[in-house]
Amino acid sequence: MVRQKIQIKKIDNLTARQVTFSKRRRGLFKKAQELSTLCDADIGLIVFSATGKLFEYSSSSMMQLIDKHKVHSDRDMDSPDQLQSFNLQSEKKNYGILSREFAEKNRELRQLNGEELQGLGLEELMKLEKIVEGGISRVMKIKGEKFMREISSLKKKEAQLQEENSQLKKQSEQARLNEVEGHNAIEGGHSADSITTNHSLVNGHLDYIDSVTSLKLGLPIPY
Amino acid sequence: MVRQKIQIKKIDNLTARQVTFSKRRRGLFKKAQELSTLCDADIGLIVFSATGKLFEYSSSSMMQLIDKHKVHSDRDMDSPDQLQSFNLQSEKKNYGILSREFAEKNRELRQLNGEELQGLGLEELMKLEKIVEGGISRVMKIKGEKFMREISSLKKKEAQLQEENSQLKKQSEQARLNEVEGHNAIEGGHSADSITTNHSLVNGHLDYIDSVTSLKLGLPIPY
DNA sequence: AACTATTAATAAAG
DNA sequence: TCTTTATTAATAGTT
Repeated sequence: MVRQKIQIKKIDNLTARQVTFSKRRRGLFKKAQELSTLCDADIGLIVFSATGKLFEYSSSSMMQLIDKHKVHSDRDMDSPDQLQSFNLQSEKKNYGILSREFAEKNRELRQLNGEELQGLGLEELMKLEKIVEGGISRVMKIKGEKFMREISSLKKKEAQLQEENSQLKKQSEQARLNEVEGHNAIEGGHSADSITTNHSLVNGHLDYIDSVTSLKLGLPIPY
Repeated sequence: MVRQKIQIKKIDNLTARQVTFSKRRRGLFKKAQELSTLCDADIGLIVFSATGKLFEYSSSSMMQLIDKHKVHSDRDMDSPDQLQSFNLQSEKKNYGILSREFAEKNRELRQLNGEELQGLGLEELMKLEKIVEGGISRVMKIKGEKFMREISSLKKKEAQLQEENSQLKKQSEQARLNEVEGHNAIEGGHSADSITTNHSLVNGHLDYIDSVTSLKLGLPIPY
């Protein structure tokens, strides 16, 4: 990965291999430690050199880690043993129950630590907050109320705007209708000599309104 | 190690931590595999995520590797395991391990809930307080973010409605003006005898619009 | 999940 | 094994 890119295959030269082993081993251990720290992971790393020398790293205790690993890998490795396994069955059942309880507690604990909260709704967060906050609740409650007030005020405003909006639409419609009505009404009480000319005028006007209506009002603004 | 150098300490943001975990885990496994290939080493890598999920890599067989590891580390502790009750033993051991983990988590949980604090020293109480404070702040932050998102979404909706609204108002105005224009234009190319009557008609129409406008639209909604 | 600017790792050499 | 250096690889932040 440097002066010259290398192939990932066994290094022929013994010295070069030893040097690389030493360098990369250090690098690997460092990366393992970083991952463990950065992401709160429990990591165990066992390295046997070609000569059989053991190098190991573990973020906690290698023994615990190996036990934990065994527990996990034993889960699916189901052995339908015959007679002797009555106790084993019950042990496994116990284990299953405890395992579920454990997972649940772990989740609770992490949530109390403020993690894994993304999936929760507002309701659940509020409840959780109550549990955690204890005596400090008043300040937060007031803050929450402020938020709620703002939200409800915004919602009210929204409703008002929507109302106004529909009023405007209705009124536009009204205006158009009234104009037709108006023209007809006045024409009705008018001198006959202007009827034909007025009629053509009215039609022209309506055509104009209609085009505007369809162009500008006909398109509902999406929300 | 990139866009910005990071500190090797637990990543606060859960999402970022999960992403980093996934990326670095892949990197670590790749490096382990490379070292194994390049230098003919026998490598086992066990990674438990913070949520308890197991990831593992081993260049040969994890079981063999762990056994080999045990041989190396068990220099002192001699275990003459009996064949017969191996599975049961191991199950009981598993149960015991999990049981201890469970008890520990449960205690943590209760302590975070403010229980079982009597036995703790000043130091431990301070530490616990810090943890709880951190948890509260994270819960609050996420709650706040949810609120803010809701508020900004409402504000956006409001802006849209207001835009639509002003469009409607403008258009009302337009319609009125166009009507006057329209009349005049056609009147201009018209016979003179109909001018006065048409004028009164236009005025009547405008009066109607104006009254509606001031009554229903003229009142600004306060906010 | 893909991109990319930047840092980290490291092959080769001394 | 350490140091240096040139280069590739890994990845943090962003989209």
